[in-house]
Amino acid sequence: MAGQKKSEPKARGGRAAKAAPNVLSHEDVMQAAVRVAPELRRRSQLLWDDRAQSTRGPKASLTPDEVVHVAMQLADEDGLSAVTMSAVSARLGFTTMAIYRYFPSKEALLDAIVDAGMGLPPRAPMPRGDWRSELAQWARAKRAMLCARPWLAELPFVAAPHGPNWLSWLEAVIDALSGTGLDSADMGEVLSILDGYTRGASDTAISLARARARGSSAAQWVSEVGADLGRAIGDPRFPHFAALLTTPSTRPTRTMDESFEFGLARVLDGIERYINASKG
Amino acid sequence: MAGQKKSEPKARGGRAAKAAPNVLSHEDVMQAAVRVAPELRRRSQLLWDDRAQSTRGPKASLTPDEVVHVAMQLADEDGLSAVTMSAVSARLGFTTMAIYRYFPSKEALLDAIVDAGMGLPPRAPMPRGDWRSELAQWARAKRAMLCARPWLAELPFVAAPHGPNWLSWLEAVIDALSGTGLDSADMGEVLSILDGYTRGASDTAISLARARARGSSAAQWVSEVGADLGRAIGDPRFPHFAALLTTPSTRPTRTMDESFEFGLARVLDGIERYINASKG
DNA sequence: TCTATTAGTGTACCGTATACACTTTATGGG
DNA sequence: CCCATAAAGTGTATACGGTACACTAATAGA
Repeated sequence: MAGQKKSEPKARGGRAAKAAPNVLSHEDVMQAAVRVAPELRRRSQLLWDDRAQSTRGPKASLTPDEVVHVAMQLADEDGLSAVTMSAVSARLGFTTMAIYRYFPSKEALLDAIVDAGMGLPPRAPMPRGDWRSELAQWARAKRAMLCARPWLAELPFVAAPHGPNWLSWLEAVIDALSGTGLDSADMGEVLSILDGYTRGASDTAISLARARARGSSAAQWVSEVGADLGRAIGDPRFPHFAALLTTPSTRPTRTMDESFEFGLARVLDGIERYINASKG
Repeated sequence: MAGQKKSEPKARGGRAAKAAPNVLSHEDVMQAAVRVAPELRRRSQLLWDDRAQSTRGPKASLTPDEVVHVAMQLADEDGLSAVTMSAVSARLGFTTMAIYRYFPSKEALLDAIVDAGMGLPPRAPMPRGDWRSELAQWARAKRAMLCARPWLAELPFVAAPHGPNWLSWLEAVIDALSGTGLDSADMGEVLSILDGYTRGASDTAISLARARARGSSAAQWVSEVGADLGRAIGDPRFPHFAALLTTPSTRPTRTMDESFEFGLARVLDGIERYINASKG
């Protein structure tokens, strides 16, 4: 019925479309990173440099950090859509255009609050643990961070300019892996697996957190999401999924956090197997 | 309006925030699904019902599907931001407000193009394969679908109303798992692991696809992303990551697709181990 | 002191979503 | 058969968001 329809020009309605073949590698990106690194240190960029230039003119009444702080506050309270230039400026007691003395555009401000919102990853434990428990800690922390600031997940991650905090999260993973004897490319792969799983599998919890931040009760969120899934019941297109919904589980219920933990253990199992195999 | 405010951590240097404890389970959602299912079949909803009601008044010159089609076209061409009510209507040759005869709000239209844009998952192979290869196929297909329509990843996934296509992708996973003897709750977990990994780990490729759709060359994208990462080099805060960037790998380069494949194998390894263990 | 430079303001403009009243068109009940 | 009803598409208006631009005012270096 709805959803798919008669054949139409584009790849819609039918089977999933094919993506363009992908010959790029992450290594290409890394090489680019190395290539441009020297030039970067010269170039100024909001996320990285505290620009303190000529002291001519009136003194600034604000700092970029104060602006970022208020913008994050608004996002925490009412979601990303509450972050408007006028809302930020109003809360600071200035006119809308004043913000533009600190950030050239809203986009630049959003870039800044993304990095600030991520914060720093938890410090590595002393004494250092094994790689597995350190990665697990990292994943839990990242998930907790995303749930605490669900608006972070509303923004494209890779596309955004990456600030120091963002890099710190990456650094922490590589740090934890540095004793494993993995090849550098393999470390990158593990990073991508772990980060991918963590972000992807936190989706439900993030959605709940977002609803909560908007003032809905958890019960309300549950029934909304449940309502979508309930359509499967009795629909001949979704026999297995409907059965999944209606078949009671034989084991004790897992909370969402426990579900994440369960999946994390599977993912780490897979990584562990590879690490052991590449040692042998 | 203003939700609950907690003490705000420092913008820059703070540790990651703690999330609220999470006692909800996916099972709660499922129970809600079962609970509301009977009522749903009565209630009308855009994504699910073709509403063909009273035939009074002038004949409609469009169908919802045509609107969705054009909106998707715009998104494919220039990204989600190109989907405005006036752009859609202009391309159809009508005034802006005409669209509102078909969709009560832009949000409803976006919900519809999300489901339409996902399309259907590839049909299960005949004869059926083993669960592992079927899950791998599924993950590849989902990734390809996301790369073909990178704007899909710009929208919150779980939060959106789930249409029939969305459910079909879920159904396919559960179908592939139905021979494994997994408990129903465990199937849900595996689904979440696989889907989480797939979406999360496709991020880089999606970002590239998005840049490509906007007209940037791959080389340009590479140097942009590389520029962010290059900041790590020479910065004392990121010793391991910088080393990762500058240390050449000892093994042949993996393309992004191969990287995804590598991670997928690890994730499936972890799942396999669990399946084997729960059989024994 | 004069002047270049910069912080913040006020205003104006454009683009976007959408409410509402209006005109037109088809149809089914009298 | 006709007209009341309901729905389709239009036109206009409003509210809001981002931001360009010109202006005022403050400050420090020449």
